[in-house]
Amino acid sequence: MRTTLRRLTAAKTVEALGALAHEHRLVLFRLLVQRGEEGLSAGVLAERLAVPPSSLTFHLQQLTHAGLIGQRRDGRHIIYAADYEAMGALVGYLTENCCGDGTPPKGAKCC
Amino acid sequence: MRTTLRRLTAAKTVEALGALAHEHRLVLFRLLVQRGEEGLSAGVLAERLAVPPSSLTFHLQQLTHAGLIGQRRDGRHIIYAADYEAMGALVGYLTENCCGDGTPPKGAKCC
DNA sequence: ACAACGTTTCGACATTCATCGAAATATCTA
DNA sequence: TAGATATTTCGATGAATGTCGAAACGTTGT
Repeated sequence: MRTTLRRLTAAKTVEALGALAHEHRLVLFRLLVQRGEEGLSAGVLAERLAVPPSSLTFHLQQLTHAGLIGQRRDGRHIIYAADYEAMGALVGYLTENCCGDGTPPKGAKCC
Repeated sequence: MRTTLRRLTAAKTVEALGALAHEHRLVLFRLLVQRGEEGLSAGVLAERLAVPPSSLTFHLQQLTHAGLIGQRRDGRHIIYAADYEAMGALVGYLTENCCGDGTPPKGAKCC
């Protein structure tokens, strides 16, 4: 039973794009994606990115608010993990709306 | 013979994501994508978005600088058109790097 | 209960981004 | 060449974003 995989609104898409549109956050998200469900703690992420804890929190919040990552507590650690479904929805929006699906003359497609 | 379709750097990806991460610009890009090679003039785009010409130029520049759109002159009009290849490269980056290609435990993929 | 640890919140500050009128530039037409 | 049209550049302004130290908060172990 899949959790609702509904289409993204334009506003939500802008939010997700903006969340990924930052050097630190793109790295952050890629780390979490390759890590999988297990996730990584805030501390480990801060160390990998070499940014102070408060800065990291700021970026994690952007990604969280955009729905691209989730968090859970494990003792005194807080573990973040990528939300694959949200990322799928974003890519879906881009391929459907921004890659020439409708009536692109000459059948030009980019992906 | 395809023009070089090389992989995007992280920096270029951030730039492209940032270019699309705005309400007006996402609409702009979608309009151009569905229009195809023919493109649309700045004037028409400004009218569709209902923004003053100088504001439109600002947004078109962001997209241009990110390489997502191209421009050509036609008389006193300047025509903008989507760069499908650039968009393809962006989506390619996202699917390859941000959707769990490497060693995602449990084979979790988002797209 | 206390101290140590991991993380977030708060507050201040600097930087970047977005908006838009007015002036400048380029092209067409008469 | 003058006037109209299409677009960009410039400059000023306000809003949003990013950075980070210090303090607060929750959890664990003693």
